[in-house]
Amino acid sequence: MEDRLYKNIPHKTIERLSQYRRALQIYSDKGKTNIFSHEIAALLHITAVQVRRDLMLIGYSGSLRKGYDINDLVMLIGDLIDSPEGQKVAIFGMGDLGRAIINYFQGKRDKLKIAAGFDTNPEKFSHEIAGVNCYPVEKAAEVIKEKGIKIGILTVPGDQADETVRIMVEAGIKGVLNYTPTPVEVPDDVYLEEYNMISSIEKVAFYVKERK
Amino acid sequence: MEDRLYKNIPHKTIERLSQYRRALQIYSDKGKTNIFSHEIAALLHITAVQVRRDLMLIGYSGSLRKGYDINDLVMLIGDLIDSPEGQKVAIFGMGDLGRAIINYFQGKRDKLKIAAGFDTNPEKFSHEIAGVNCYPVEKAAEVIKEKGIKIGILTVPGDQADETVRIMVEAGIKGVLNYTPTPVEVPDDVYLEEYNMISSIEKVAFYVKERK
DNA sequence: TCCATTTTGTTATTCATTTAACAGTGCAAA
DNA sequence: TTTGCACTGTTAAATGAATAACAAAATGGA
Repeated sequence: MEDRLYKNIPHKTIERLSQYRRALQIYSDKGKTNIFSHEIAALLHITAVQVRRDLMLIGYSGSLRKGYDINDLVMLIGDLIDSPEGQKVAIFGMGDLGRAIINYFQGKRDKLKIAAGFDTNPEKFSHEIAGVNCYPVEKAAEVIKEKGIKIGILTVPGDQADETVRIMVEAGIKGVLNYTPTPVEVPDDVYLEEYNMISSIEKVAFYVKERK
Repeated sequence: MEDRLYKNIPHKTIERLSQYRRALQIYSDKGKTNIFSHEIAALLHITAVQVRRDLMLIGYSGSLRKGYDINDLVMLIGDLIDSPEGQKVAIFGMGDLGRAIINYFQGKRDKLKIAAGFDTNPEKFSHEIAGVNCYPVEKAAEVIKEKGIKIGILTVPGDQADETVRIMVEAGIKGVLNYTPTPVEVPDDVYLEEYNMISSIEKVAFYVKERK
């Protein structure tokens, strides 16, 4: 009961909280200090009720006439989803996708940093992308332990997914985000999220086909 | 009632059907001709019951002792989610992410082809990636209409998302997959799917934090 | 021949998530 | 004042999705 109100928050709400932060950022950049539930909702294509319900679940109250205080809410979401001491991420596979993620992500979050990249191709080792150093995979265990990295993003070609994820797990990675088209296996104590770009494209194609 | 059994298939089932095809492919590559529901399930980290239920919904029956016929099932899933005459896709933004998608995707599906790329940077125009030509965005309307492209993937930098999606819609795109960190707006007759890589990373980070 | 095993197909139940309904509140304008 | 409006916060209902439960069937042995 003490500080674990958070355990009962639905997964979907967790996902949205991260997106609310973006919506807040956008309004903050416009010079706004307050925001209404329906403004957040419109940006993210969901309903205002859902926004209010989510915020209720995390125990935040807005003001009746001015809506939610952007700074307060950003801080509260941070308290909930960020780790206070920060977390480090490694990219496995410094190809196009790995670089894209680094460029999109790096510097966007205080508490979450991409701390290393790994590849098998020696040409990559010399380069540094947005401040991220690329090491040979053989050094993975060493670098990951030294830097205390717990999260790994898998962006190697599909046929190297299994072998690479084995290395990740062995090195002590506790959360894997797999962008490879190949499903992988991890032990029970490792959190796994798989995202398949091909399926997403097919899904869009399906609904376009069904509508016309 | 005639040929629209398909309308009542849950969205989540549609997403999974596309993934079943991958699982089937993997088993087919091993030389197998048949597959059990629990084999599909194990690969995709779901339950066998769910697989059977999904296949029931699309009206496919396996054999009691040998499971499902891989070829038949691939064909049936194709009948359901693919468009018989094929569909074309355009990539807006030929940066790292655009190239990554082309390399992962191109050639993997008979009925779905990436038919053009667009960018603002003239350096990109000369190149061709995995058979995909890159055109200047100014030519978008022309190229898209000429080739009959209906699906667009948005991979430009976040600050160009709004302007680019406007161009896409104007050119006649009916399905948008937005990989940009910026949420966009489309008219009602355009299907929109947004995927935010940053949120996915944060989600993994959150569950890693909560477990330890 | 019959029984145990393994797997499918389907209905019923439970669980999760979204949406609806509405009470409460503060401000502004009349 | 007081009335109307535009919000929030919360409970209740509806929808959607996953899981459980189990009947039915085919095979391979005993």
